[in-house]
Amino acid sequence: IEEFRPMKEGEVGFYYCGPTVWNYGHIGNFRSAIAADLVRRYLKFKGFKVIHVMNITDVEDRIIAESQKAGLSIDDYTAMYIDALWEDSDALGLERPDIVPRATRHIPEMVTLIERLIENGHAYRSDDSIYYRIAAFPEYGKLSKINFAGNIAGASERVDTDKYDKEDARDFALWKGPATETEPAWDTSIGRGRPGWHIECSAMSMKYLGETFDIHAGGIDLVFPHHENEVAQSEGATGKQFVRYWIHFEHLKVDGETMSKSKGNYYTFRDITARGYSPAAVRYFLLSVPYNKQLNFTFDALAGAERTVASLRDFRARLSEAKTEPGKNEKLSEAAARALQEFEAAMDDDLNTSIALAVVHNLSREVNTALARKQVRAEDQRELLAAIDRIDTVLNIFGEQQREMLDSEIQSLIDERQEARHRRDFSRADQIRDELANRGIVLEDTKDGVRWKRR
RNA sequence: GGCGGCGUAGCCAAGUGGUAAGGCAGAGGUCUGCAAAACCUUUAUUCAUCGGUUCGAUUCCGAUCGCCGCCUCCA
Repeated sequence: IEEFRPMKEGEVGFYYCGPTVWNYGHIGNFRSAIAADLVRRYLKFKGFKVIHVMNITDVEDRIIAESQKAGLSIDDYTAMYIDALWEDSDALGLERPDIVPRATRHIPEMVTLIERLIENGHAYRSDDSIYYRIAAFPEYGKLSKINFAGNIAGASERVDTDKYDKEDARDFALWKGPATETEPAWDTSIGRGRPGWHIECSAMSMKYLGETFDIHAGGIDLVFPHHENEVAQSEGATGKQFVRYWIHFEHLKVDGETMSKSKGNYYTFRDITARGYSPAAVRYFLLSVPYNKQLNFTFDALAGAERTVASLRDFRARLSEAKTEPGKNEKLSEAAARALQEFEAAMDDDLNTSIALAVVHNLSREVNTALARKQVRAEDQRELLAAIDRIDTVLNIFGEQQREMLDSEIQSLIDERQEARHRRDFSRADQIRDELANRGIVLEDTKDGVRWKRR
């Protein structure tokens, strides 16, 4: 990112390989989604206009299998998980992509691309299916740096070469002829069938961003074969460079191990929130390690993130609600400017969110101290809030400050407690505090009165 | 077998050829009717192990052990 120069001045085409909607998104999916959101937000922070495209893969083996099991059409089946995806994304504070193409809505584009590949010799037909001819693309392997000479010996035993009639074991399907009557299929000029996974992304990314575009992102596991194949397809068809910058997001581990259903450490985002953890804590946790490092998920760490987020939000609320005298304290406005500058330096260094968050914490501590000592003046308050909110356009961890109205019964209890405190009737005051705690309202006494929050 | 990543305090972890960010948890203190919150102080003579290069390595090189990923339509 630091040397990043877009093709068009000030404008960035950004494609993120989105989810396959066959189930609820798991925390690993959302780590990538948050990383993609971070890229997009930071580019905007830097003043670029970003066109963010995220595809949805809504036809694929698992979807076909699961939807048939459920007795639903693939459209009805995927609709449930697409709705869930947006709910989860919104809860995690992700900005919606500008364009969200679905594979099933772009069959003609894929067919056109496949026809181009057939015409120029990069693809061939075998039975009802169409395959990419890797032998016709000598640069194959350049993205994933896979050396096929040394590789094939060990891996070939796992490649089922007999199943399909392919020229080369590495060749992959662009178009799959229907295997069964019940399988979803489209009638097209290249025959009846459905698209391969890789061609979806090539066709949709080029449709919306052009034959060459700036940034293509996705999970680390997609480097090979998915992205390698996209390069082969797109460059094979156009003869032009496909993508200028690739960004790959590292995976998440759970308790030091790969997350998998069989290990019993597989968690969807919904599993986590069902256990009472807030989406904000999940977001904070997933941002706490840079995208290019593996991140180890534990419930201990998430509980820590929960407290951290709460304290940062309290901090911002305290700062914004503080009653300040007019004037300015040079040290604090310097702190605001320095924090912004350090934040930008950290993010420029390959989006190092660990350091970016440390910057936020350091600012928080410094300002908290000043607040406790009543050293914050009105102008500082304004500048500090502006700096925090500017940083938060990227991190989005402070949350909207919503001044929620309490219902009148709870409000009158709070008032009654204040009266009791004035009468020095502390047993009554504590009784009310416990009563409110039972209803999920935590009180915090301040010099000026009382503050409350949910939990 | 090929390619790649990682092993840093109780936990999550950043980082650098020149002497260890940040968060959570813990300890002591200030404040407070008590709390809560906040603030202050404190917590790794040490960065998996063993060698090597260097004036100096956690940081570079090699080996070993352990963990993880890709090479199979898994983010």
